Amino acid sequence: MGRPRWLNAQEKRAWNAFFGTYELLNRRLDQQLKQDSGISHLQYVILARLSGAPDRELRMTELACAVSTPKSGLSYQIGQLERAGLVRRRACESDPRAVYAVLTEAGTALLERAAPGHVALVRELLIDVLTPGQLDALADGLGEANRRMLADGDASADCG
Amino acid sequence: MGRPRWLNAQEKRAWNAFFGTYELLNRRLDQQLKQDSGISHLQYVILARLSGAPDRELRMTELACAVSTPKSGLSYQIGQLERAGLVRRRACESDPRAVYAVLTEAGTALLERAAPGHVALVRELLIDVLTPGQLDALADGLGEANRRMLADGDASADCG
DNA sequence: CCCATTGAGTTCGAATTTGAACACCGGGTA
DNA sequence: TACCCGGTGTTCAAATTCGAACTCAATGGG
Repeated sequence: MGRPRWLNAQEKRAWNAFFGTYELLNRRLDQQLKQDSGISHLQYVILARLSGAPDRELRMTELACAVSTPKSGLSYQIGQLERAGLVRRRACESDPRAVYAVLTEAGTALLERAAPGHVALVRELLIDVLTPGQLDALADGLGEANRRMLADGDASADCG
Repeated sequence: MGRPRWLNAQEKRAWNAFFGTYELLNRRLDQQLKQDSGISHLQYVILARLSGAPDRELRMTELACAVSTPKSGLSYQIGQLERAGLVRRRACESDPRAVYAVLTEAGTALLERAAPGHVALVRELLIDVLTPGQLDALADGLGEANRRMLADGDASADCG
């Protein structure tokens, strides 16, 4: 535990690139989605997750974990999506405590309209900029970092 | 411009890992910094940038660009940091429109106290999880994506 | 049976974020 | 000089975010 091991130049470059890219990219995606489809990026991610789930529905906690967001924030966003008619809440028969978020027809339709432009921008700004090797490195390296953070549960208020 | 080119499995893995890692990591860093030093992660980044600048000061617009945040948000945060005595605003003699944010002694001191723990967590959760090759890929690939987004100025409200 | 404990989801209040609108000032141009 | 423009930074209102506190049930000792 001696003196702190500061980041060297390369590590700093990686760190800054990681954060800068996220900030800029997220804002750009947000702007495009709001402009084109009237939803935020987070809302898009929520709809997309639901769309990929069996019966297009997920429990609140699972969904919160899937989108890496605190429960309270998800609750708020599901409220917004519900007001917009894109998602419906459904109580679980077997467990009275559980609530499912269900993608509606309107939600599915909006997602299908929004997806092409969104994916195109994701490609343009990130995916197609990277070499195949860099893509692997992101998937593997960041995937591992992600897993570890999820694993040591204590520290993550959300997820189960 | 035909049908949309959806992301393949590997691309999806990279994309999800990228976003998930950022979300979890940012929250963890925020918690630690608030706990240990009473500042947010964004505030830490601001102080750190100032600390690395000549005379420990930067113009508002430069700083906004450096931390990839909109001008209005930076203005607010500098206000907070000023109230806390960690940063001071200084008018520019030559250009009356310009404002410099200057790191104070107290700001420098707090940064020095906060840095070791912060860097240690950054290492633990991200840097030390990655192989050297993966680090290079992040620095190069994301660095390039970052540069491109900054370059096509129109779309980024901040930065100049 | 009773009550503490745990887990799911919501609600709450305070802080933050955001783009748009605004105020300010110098530089060019008639 | 008078006037409009472009760039800088702040202010504004609305939406969002976050953790903590809360509600409601089921669980499990004692």
